[in-house]
Amino acid sequence: MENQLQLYNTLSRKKEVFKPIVPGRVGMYVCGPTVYGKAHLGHARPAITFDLLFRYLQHLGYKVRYVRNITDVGHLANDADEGEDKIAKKAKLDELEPMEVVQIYTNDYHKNMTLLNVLPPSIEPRASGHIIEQIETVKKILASGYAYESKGSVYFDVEKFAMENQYGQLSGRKIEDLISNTRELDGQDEKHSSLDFAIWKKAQPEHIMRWPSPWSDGFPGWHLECTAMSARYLGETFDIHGGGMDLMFPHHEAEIAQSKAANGHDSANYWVHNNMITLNGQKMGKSLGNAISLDEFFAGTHPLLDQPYSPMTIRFFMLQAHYRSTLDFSNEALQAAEKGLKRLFAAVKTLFSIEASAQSTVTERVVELHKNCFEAMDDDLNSPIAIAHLFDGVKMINSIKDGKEQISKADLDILRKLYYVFIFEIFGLYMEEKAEAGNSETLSNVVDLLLNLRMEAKANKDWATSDKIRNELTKLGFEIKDTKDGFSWELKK
RNA sequence: GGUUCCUUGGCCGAGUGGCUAGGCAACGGUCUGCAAAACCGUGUACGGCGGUUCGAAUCCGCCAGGAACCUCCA
Repeated sequence: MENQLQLYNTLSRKKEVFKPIVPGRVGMYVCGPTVYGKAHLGHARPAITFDLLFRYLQHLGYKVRYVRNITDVGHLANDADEGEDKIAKKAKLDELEPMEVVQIYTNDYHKNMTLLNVLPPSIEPRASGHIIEQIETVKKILASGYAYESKGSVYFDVEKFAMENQYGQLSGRKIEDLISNTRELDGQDEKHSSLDFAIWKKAQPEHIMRWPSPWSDGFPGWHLECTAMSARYLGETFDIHGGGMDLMFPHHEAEIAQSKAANGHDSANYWVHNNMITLNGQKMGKSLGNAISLDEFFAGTHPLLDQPYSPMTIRFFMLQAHYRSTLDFSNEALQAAEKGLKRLFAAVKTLFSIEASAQSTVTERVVELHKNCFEAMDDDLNSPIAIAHLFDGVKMINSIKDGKEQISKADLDILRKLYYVFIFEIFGLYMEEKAEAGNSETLSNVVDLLLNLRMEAKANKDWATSDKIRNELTKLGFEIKDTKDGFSWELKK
């Protein structure tokens, strides 16, 4: 299959033409959420970024197996802590079973991803469901000599690995710098070096999540699940590995080293990383306490939000920035996205209602537009550029509607297909229907009644009454529009 | 402290050497009884100081400010 798609590969730090291992097929693994809290805006970034890539690859004709995991075990709160992991901690606080916590937040994540129109991955494996695979991976790493057992835990020997292999390529780190820069942490006597990381961790007596293993009752190290599960579902070497930039080091670096140690060769060919969402210039993260949950965005309940923002506003907001740039949250920016999207959708509706002419005055522009949109996407998924081109097209569409330009049937078909494919299939946007006047037919009838009275007042040129009805309704949150043969209205709040 | 990266018009956000993205806001116009909405039109910005070049937002250096990672994080 021929394509011109270029992706920025963090490994090489440049854009590379994408070539899959097996022609026509793509294996993609993306680090999913750790389900110990509500899904927030930060979670939406990689989900939407890789949803865009998933959709675009499929559009190019690839059969894609997209694996995105759920981390429900093993992430230590601190690599050298008392052995209690985040999920267990939360479970005790809430007096819930750990798996109950996992289920609650997994459901929350799924619900929000569905609202954002993020397609479900092909496989969504859970770490807790792949303990056996992880134990087998630990065994393979021990056999290769790059890990050692210490007091029931198993650690990856980073320095030994680095002597014989490349380590730190992804994050641009040098082993010497790492050695000289690591902080001294408590409780590292089990490890030979502070750089070493656990691939199996012995559970303390109070630790709830634990599994038997040849070394101890415990749980897998926090980087291991991705190595084990990607190999299981995509093979030991696969095409694309994605995730947030904050995972580059140490998570992905550890994955690369583990996979090489376990399997003898590199895991992923293309490492793709999305950048962060920032709030007042600072990363939005649960641990920083500045994360706004997606529920809060949709309901507008967070103190920092001026209004609710719909899932499509948020999706469009993210698509208007390149995935490798930080994207700063602000009410102003979100509102700009909301209005822009509304305008784009209005043009799509127009596009499907305009009539074709015998002549076309826009043939060249249609051809250009088509080319430009795909070139933008091929250039490392440059969705903001593609959107800019689509907005250029909006002007053209409106000019056709106004009769300033003409379009032939053939051109119209191309244009309709282009917008349909880009907006709905590749960008994954959908038109959100406003809930009709709070779902009340009665209220709807009352508003119609008032506006019909206003029509009568207008017919009598009783502007005072006419304006009073309109102004009062506007105050109540209705947007009144006069049309050629009457009126239309919608509830804005 | 180390590593990496960023600084674009009122706001957001593309753009890697010449061809002045786009959105929102603002302003002007069309439409309207007046509005609203919609549509059309207008904006020569690139942190500071040097350097390279015929030519730099774009390359190099220095300075200033900011961020991410180095600990769990999307």
